[in-house]
Amino acid sequence: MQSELDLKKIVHDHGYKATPQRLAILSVFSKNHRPFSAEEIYKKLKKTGTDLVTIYRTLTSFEKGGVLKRVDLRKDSVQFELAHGHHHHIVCTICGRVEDFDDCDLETVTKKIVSKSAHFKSIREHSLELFGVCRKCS
Amino acid sequence: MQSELDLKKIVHDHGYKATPQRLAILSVFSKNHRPFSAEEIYKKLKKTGTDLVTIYRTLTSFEKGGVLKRVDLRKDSVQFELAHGHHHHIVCTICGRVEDFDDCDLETVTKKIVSKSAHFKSIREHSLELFGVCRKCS
DNA sequence: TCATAGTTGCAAATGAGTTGCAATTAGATT
DNA sequence: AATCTAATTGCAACTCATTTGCAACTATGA
Repeated sequence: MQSELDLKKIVHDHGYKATPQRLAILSVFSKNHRPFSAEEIYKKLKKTGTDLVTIYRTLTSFEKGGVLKRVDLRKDSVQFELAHGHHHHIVCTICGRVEDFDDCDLETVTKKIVSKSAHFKSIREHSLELFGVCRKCS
Repeated sequence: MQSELDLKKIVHDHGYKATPQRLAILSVFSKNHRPFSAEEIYKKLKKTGTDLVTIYRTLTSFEKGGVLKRVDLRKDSVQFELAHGHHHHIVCTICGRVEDFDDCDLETVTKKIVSKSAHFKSIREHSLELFGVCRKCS
């Protein structure tokens, strides 16, 4: 659980002004360690009156600044989550449940790939998502 | 290079009627083994007069039927490619160049993940894309 | 050849995400 | 603490990928 001061520091450290809207948006992510779409955040922040446009703009600039990262979980809309801490997801293709995992062991694979590649000599990022059916749904 | 008959067979084998539009769409994929968006196919098939809506509908139903699969390469629109033959992509984050690779060695990782998972006991699919900068762009 | 379910094309709708702009405000400066 | 200014917000209007309704068409099986 992050205090409000921590969030303010994060925002400042990335060179943004710490507006109540941004702190509210960031608090959603820090309270729930899972991906959120703009619309989901909008609903969670209804009471604060934060505009959907502000949420879109904040998500985009936080992504550029490295605070958040974009995740593709084959949902209809784009999702974001806190950027710190490398991890991946297992998604239930029926109910949409999302579980995390950390060790993707991709260094070896990546090295092998790069050594064989004609055009790439290094990899900066990767995306890896697993899809299955969870116990409840199977 | 696939003959038209082959394409017709593929379409039939999946339970679809072999319309000229579907054969044309499929031929784009079989002639170029790389991902295409609906719009790209539309442009390639301008001369045939195939409607964009038909392309969207065909892509969607071919995906459901397992002829094509959806790929997320962080482009603005969704892309598809032939489903047969398991492989992944390396994408240049500057020019968008795409290169394939086959051996992802994910079985070991997947097994480990599943053995640790609280909610999942098996994985049906996975998505893995690598992102870097190609020689030309670096 | 005929019947018909599956398919197509057009037009209109949807919906996520973006943009222009005037009003507001966080935070630096005095 | 009052002031200044560039960053930020909210509203309305827009864009653009994708979807849907529907009447006309056609691939295929009988």
